[in-house]
Amino acid sequence: MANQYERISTDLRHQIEAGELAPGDRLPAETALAESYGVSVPTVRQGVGVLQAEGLVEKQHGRGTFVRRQPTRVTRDNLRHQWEKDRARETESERLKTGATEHDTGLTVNDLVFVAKYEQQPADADFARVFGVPEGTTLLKRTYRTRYSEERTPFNVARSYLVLDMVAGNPDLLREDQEPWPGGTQNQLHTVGIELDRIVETFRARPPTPEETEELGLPVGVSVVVLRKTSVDTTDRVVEVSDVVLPGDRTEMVYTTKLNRWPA
Amino acid sequence: MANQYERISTDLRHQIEAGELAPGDRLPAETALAESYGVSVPTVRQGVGVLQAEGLVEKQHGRGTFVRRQPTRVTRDNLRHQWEKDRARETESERLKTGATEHDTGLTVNDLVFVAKYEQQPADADFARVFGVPEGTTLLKRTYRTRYSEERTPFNVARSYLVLDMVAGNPDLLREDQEPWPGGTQNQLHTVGIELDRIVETFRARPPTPEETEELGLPVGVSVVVLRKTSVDTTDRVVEVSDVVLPGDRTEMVYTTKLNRWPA
DNA sequence: GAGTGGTCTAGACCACTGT
DNA sequence: CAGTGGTCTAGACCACTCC
Repeated sequence: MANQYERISTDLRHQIEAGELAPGDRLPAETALAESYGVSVPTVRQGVGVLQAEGLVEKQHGRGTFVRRQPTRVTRDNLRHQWEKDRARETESERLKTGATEHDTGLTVNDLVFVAKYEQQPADADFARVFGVPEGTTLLKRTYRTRYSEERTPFNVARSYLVLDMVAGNPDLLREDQEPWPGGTQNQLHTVGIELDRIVETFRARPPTPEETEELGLPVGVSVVVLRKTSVDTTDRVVEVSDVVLPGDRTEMVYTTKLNRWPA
Repeated sequence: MANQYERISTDLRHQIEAGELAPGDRLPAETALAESYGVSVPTVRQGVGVLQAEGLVEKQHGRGTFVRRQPTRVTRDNLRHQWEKDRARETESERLKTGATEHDTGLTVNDLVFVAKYEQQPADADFARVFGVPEGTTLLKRTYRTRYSEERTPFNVARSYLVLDMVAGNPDLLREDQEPWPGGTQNQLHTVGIELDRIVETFRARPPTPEETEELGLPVGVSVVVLRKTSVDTTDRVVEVSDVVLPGDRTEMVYTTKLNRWPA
């Protein structure tokens, strides 16, 4: 270990992994660390910065540097798509009997504090291609900002797009004060006669933009998972596109692929 | 914008987004930037560090700081699981006719340079639980290090685990010089009479450990996607567990969920 | 050898937190 | 108020790349 700052980061990392520094504990002040390691304060800061990028510690201005607790993680799985579809045709009272309804986040409504915003916008080239409609077709854009009710930091930002003409048959779908819609998107689509055939989810992880860091209250070093969910109906028409930004360290995805049997 | 370093990072970010600094371009030297912005070199370094964490630039020691090109991205989708299953019972010559075979990475064999290592190890508590076998049961551990043949940096590290007794019926499966096995894991399992019912994939994004940064040659700021693939056979028995570490910025995942039709 | 980024020093002053 | 981390300076020397 030639570098001073690596010596410091590996030493502190070992202390954290060994439990000598437990989650929630405060690290010694940077001046104290500088003295005990015999280096300057900027060098200590560089070493601690490595741990911060690894998500092991979190700095709080004026308070100190703390060992991070594992954030509450939320599981998002694809079996809920079928679950939601099975319930989409039931009445509201029936749904309440069988369990909480869901949203695009995969969370139950009771856990959520969220704000919906409805807008209309013309389809750009990208959306026109995805939906298979002419450019400029009016889209209904619904933006959901979601918080996990027991925590301060927002959980995600989701932007859902529908072709306005497709859903205009039910005026309730155009009113944001109807949110949270009890039954999810598939139930909403059922009210205008749309049945889904499949859902395609595409996603990747990347570093957050400055706006996303701000919006999601992300700690330094964690990536966001950006997910585009495309819903296709039984006539092979794309009926909904939903872009979701999730904090990478708090989201666990589970996808089950059921395979056909071999012929006997 | 109170801070000098934010002034620098936002200014350079705008130049990159506007295309004034194109991918592959070298930024001015840190001393030159310090002079033109009227700040000290460490302050410039702090500002450029922000862009580095965002994945916009890459520093190369002794060469300069460059605007990053979008890395070649590899798509991993779940439809290939059915595709692989359909071919698992065909002969090798039939498979060669219908197209290249695949591996756990979702890449075709021809694109890959990879190294396999076979080991045997007793199941720890975690694996014993997942496989539903007694602790200490001998597992076959296969480690694959994969490079995308046209690039320097390794693409992923995959560790696949099988219960040794389950696959010992075909001695070829225990020999690492048989790799790359032309037909994938499902074909290997077919040779010992195993048919898969479903595949469950669980994953999340997190900052890389120092070892992973080293092993995958990751640029600063990008997360890894860690994926656990569990294969379940037609008797509801877990037959393979595969842990894959992927660079978050180079991997795109696509999952299609097919939904059952509503009864008429 | 010239030019680049990487490490490090020894301070200064500011901004935020808690008492 | 004292203590903490955040920003910034003006250098020094080293390690790497390329000519």
